[in-house]
Amino acid sequence: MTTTPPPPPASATATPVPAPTPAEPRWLSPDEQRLWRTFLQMQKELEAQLSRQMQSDSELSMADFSVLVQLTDAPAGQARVLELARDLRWEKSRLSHHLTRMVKRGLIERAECESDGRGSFVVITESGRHAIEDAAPRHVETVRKLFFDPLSEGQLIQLGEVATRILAAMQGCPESVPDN
Amino acid sequence: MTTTPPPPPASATATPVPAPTPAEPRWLSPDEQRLWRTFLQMQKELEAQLSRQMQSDSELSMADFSVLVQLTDAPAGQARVLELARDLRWEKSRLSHHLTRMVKRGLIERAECESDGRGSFVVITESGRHAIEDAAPRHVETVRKLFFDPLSEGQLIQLGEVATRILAAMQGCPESVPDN
DNA sequence: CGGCCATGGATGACATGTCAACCATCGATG
DNA sequence: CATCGATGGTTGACATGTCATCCATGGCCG
Repeated sequence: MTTTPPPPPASATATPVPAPTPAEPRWLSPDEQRLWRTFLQMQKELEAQLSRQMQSDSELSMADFSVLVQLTDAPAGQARVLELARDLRWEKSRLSHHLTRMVKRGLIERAECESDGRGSFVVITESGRHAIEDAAPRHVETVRKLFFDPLSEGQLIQLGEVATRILAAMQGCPESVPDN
Repeated sequence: MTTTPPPPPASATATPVPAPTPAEPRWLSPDEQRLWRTFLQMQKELEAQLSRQMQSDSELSMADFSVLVQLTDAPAGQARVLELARDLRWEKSRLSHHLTRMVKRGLIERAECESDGRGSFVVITESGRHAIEDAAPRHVETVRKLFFDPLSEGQLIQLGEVATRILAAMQGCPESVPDN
């Protein structure tokens, strides 16, 4: 469960007058609860499966993968750190830590930026290229099997609309995007 | 990006004959990519917003919250550890670690199980009850604002169907549920 | 030039998860 | 009763994220 009234509002000696709290919360109906729980489970499961597959087939985490994708997309296989952070919508510190680990594993290297003494570039290595080129095909295959194949054309379209609306609802929420 | 062909299959000196690899991977079309990326972003964003809200409004993580919900749902506010693990679909070790932290914060307590010398119960404390009763209303409100409100009745129904299908597609995949 | 704040980035401390042992008890079996 | 495998649970090492802080350089302004 995730959104039930804990117990009935704690032996809530029912104050009929709307309390100082924004009135009685709009609890979820049983149907809504089922839907919400299913949705959450789907999210978790999907993420888990994708990571597991990527990790066991290619020794990469989804995080590694998405960094490498950004780099292969970028000219010369290199990019500025903050540029990566923006594209990935990661916090800069998370990225920095992650890059450190990826360097240790030989997937990328850091390079100085001459035009700006503070900054640094991240460059994909040969080994990194190998890794992602090996991982990508199986990853798409998994994405198809678990996401695209089970859904009809219409459902996919609707789902796009749904995702867009939810994203829109979150715009302007506190840091809908990390500061950096 | 997440599923582009890295670069064009690495100067793939196009072997016309299906290679030992399961033929040419079924790369995503640009439309499919957009959809997939939007979907992923929505997932991440939604999770992030929910956690942030819960954490800043109530000093609880989503994980804490879901443990507490299980406990308030259970008779006498207590449950066996593995029972929790099953319901939450968490690995037992993750749960164990998490419980330890929650005990430290006074949200729950452990209790021995007389009927089975190995096992132990987890019991919600008064403080834990307070915490969740305080958190729940604002959490539902957020879930409504970000998820239910922006979607039409029809979209919700479709989304339920979609989630169900995707879940079905994952059944039988390697450990679609942790062992324990 | 000298001071100052904004930027780009790294770091350390800490919360959270995963994986692989480990350990005690249970229950069946000889 | 002694043994042995399965069960329930904890632990430690390690990967990953978050937050706050620090630090050097860059740009600006007097």
